[in-house]
Amino acid sequence: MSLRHAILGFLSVKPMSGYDLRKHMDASVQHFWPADQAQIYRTLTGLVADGLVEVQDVAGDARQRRMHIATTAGLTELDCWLRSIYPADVSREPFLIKMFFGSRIGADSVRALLLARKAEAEAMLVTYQGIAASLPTHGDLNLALRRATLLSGLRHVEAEILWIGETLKEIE
Amino acid sequence: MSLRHAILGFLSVKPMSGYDLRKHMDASVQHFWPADQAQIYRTLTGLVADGLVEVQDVAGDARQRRMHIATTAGLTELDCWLRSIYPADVSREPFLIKMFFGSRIGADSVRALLLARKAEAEAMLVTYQGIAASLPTHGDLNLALRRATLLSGLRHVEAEILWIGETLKEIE
DNA sequence: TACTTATATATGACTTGTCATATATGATAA
DNA sequence: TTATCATATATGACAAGTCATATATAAGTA
Repeated sequence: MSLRHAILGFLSVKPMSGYDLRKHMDASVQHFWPADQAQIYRTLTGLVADGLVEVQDVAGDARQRRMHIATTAGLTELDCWLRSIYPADVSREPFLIKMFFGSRIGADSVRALLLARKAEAEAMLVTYQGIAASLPTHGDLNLALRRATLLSGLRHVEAEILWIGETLKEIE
Repeated sequence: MSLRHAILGFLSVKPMSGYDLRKHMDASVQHFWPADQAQIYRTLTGLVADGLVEVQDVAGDARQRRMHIATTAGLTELDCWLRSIYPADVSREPFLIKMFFGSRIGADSVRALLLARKAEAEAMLVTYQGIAASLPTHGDLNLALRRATLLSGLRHVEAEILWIGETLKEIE
């Protein structure tokens, strides 16, 4: 249910259309919350139905933009969710299923899987490092936290690369 | 679609009922592929419909166990999938959404979220370390890979703890 | 005996997300 | 001018997973 809250978060900064939301999410939270266009529009409809968001059709603009504004109820809901503490939800890892049954295909095939994964992780690392380098290292809380979400991806990619190295050594 | 393949993997080891599958998955792959009972049974139905699995109702047994056996087609499909290389699919991280909009609730509330998460991660670390200690460190490929799936969880939990420490320092 | 727990399977209702596709306009380039 | 791309929203069909609940038997315990 967090797409609702992600959207409320973006709308808490400024009113946006569904299209804007998609652009913003792709540019900032895509690596931990990829958003599907259809899903964004349907979620907006739901938020409006629940009174957490209001719509204003932009008059004068020939394009049919529908600006969405978080209501007071929406902001309350957002803050309540932000403060809430839940156990981390497990994520499904098809790759680990492959490892778990990897002995069926033999060490060489497993190595190939691991090397492909390593290449991908290293590419991600470079990407993250590039973004991290372009980000100011000091600033307010908001900046620190946005930087932290990037660092999270970076640390996990590093861990993945480390683990792949270990695993390759183990199955040598 | 990997539950299909996870199930095929388990059935490649030995025939099982849906109930057995649930038990085995809970005991071994739960931390990277939690399996819902209803979903297991429905997936088994699908696998049977596609000729990848056969059912044998256990005669003589008063309980209505339905043993499922991977067919040759099922094993071929499994091995093909095991060898296939896909880009890693992103996982959604509600916690990072909270961090991203964390400035709304202030540094203290964010710290509380991070500390709760840290406690959880540390508990996971202990659990993983306990299991790792009980696992033989040397053995065949199969053993090495099963150990590797555990190590993966461990390394990522370590990375998470490291990142939380960094982030707490940043928002001090 | 009555109660509880483990074994064992199944379905309905629902949520979330995916993929393809449809529509229409404005801006820009060949 | 024509083609293409970006803007902008919407829906249908489907896949995957969740949650509650129903059913029935066997085994062990109070």
